[in-house]
Amino acid sequence: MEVAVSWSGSALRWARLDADGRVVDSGATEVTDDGGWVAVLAGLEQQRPRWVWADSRPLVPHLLAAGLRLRRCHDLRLCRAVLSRSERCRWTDETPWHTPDTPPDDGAPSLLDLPQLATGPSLEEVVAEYARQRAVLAAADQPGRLRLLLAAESAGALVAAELKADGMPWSREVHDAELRRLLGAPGAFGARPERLETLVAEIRELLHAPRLNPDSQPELLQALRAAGLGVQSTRQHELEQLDHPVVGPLLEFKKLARLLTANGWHWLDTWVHVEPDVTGVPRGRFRPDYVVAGVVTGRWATNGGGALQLPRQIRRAVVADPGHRLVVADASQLEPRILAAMSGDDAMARAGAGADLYAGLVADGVVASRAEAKVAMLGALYGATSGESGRLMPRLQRVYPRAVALVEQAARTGEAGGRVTTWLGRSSPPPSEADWTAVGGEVGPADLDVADRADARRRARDWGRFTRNFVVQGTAAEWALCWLAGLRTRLWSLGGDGPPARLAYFLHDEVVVHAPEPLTEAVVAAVHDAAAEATGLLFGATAVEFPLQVAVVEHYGQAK
DNA sequence: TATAACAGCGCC
DNA sequence: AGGGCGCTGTTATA
Repeated sequence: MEVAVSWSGSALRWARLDADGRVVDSGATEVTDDGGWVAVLAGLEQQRPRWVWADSRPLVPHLLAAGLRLRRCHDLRLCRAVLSRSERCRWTDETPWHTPDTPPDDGAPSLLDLPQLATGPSLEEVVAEYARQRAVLAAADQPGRLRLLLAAESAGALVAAELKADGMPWSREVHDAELRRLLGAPGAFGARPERLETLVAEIRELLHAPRLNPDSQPELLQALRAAGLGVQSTRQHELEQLDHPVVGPLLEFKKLARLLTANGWHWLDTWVHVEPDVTGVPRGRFRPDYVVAGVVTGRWATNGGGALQLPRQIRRAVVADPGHRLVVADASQLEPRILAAMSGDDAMARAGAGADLYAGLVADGVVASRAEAKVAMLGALYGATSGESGRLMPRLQRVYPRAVALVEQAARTGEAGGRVTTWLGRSSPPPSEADWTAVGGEVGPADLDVADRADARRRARDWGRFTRNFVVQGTAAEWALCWLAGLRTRLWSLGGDGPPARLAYFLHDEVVVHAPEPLTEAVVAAVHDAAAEATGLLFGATAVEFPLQVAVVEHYGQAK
């Protein structure tokens, strides 16, 4: 059963739909401070419906603030984005469906500061859009896969809101101590921290550049050249090649300067807030905004705080609450395994039997070492053409012909200006008009001069690398999303009277659950069960294994 | 003064 | 070396 919902200002309307998507009955309620409207939704939730609404983002945070979690939904905005771009179905409707991007509101919403829900599409429009999406689905190629993708995407919308509401446990004390250990005491008003000051003085001395600001790339490049070093850039990689006493302090400076600007005290003050928990005890929480399908491939993005780039240096500041543990789980070598399953490459599936697929490649005699195996595999996924990785490709192709053929085909499609589609049905965007008229398919129109034609070929190859990676990265994102959704459902039914286990973090192929200590064992089991379920949902009875690396820790720094 | 582009580097 | 990102400070441009 579905319940369609719409909102406008302080009015919230709902309608129950029958199996054909027709309205059975409907009602309305006022969005008021007393939470009565939440009780209405809670009452309907008893029937375990699939909620259908235009956009989860304006509504779900308010429900979470009121303590109401809903089991499942159909997020029309996310689902339309998939359907309207998928090559597995034919989306012809021209009806504009504008759900303006809602600006992320600062801080956790509460019932008290509930102003009005920004006006969305009317209930009639919601019902009509749902009907359109159902019709397109019914006529789609492989509708089961697309349905799964839409369900996973919608579950993701709920998870994203819950991740923000629950937050990531964060110790300001540990973070500050770590910053002081690495950077020294913070500088007063604009000055650099102790250790950075020392390093700047050393660098200036060694380069005979008393006024050098090493944060300035042009200044630094000039100073290095003036000191007789023939560098083209100030990149870490290039600096490492140099034989000069300034290299050591300079690399340390760059590393620490990066830590200071990206995740220093300013970051801590901006993104980690201390708030009382349900029992009134103050707890630090990091609450990034997750953006479902924020990346073209279907991966998530985040807004603010750089949540998907938490450097290892500071992960020890992610500390479980007293009486809790972090269950950290990541899918080992997810993308190569996804490729093996998609392509039905039995040899590669066998190589992946066991925890380490790269060791399997070595055992198959493809390469001599694990390091080479990794380079070869990533080269196949990313489209390396030269260097060590390019050299290893023929060997990979000989042993795993089907897997390599799949990515090669995706690359050729992209090079020719075509689009590719993931396992569940997310299609890559067409190349931009501007790029492609210049490329014109293969070598470019005859009226292009030699330089333009070379440029066109280069762009075609670039796009081929994108489509090559798209099918694998995108399908891996689908597996991860199904895993996440299944885990969410399992955590739901866990535990008894005590505090619940909550998802705390999601990073492409990794999840962190913040769990009360007595529940950790059950959470570990749930994580494994959900992974097995995801594999079955996508690939049925595949021979490819998707092992997890799971750690139960007190702080994130202890994982991996 | 505000914004865009670039270089560089963190994560997967 | 090769795919996908976000964020920062600096520099260039409007």
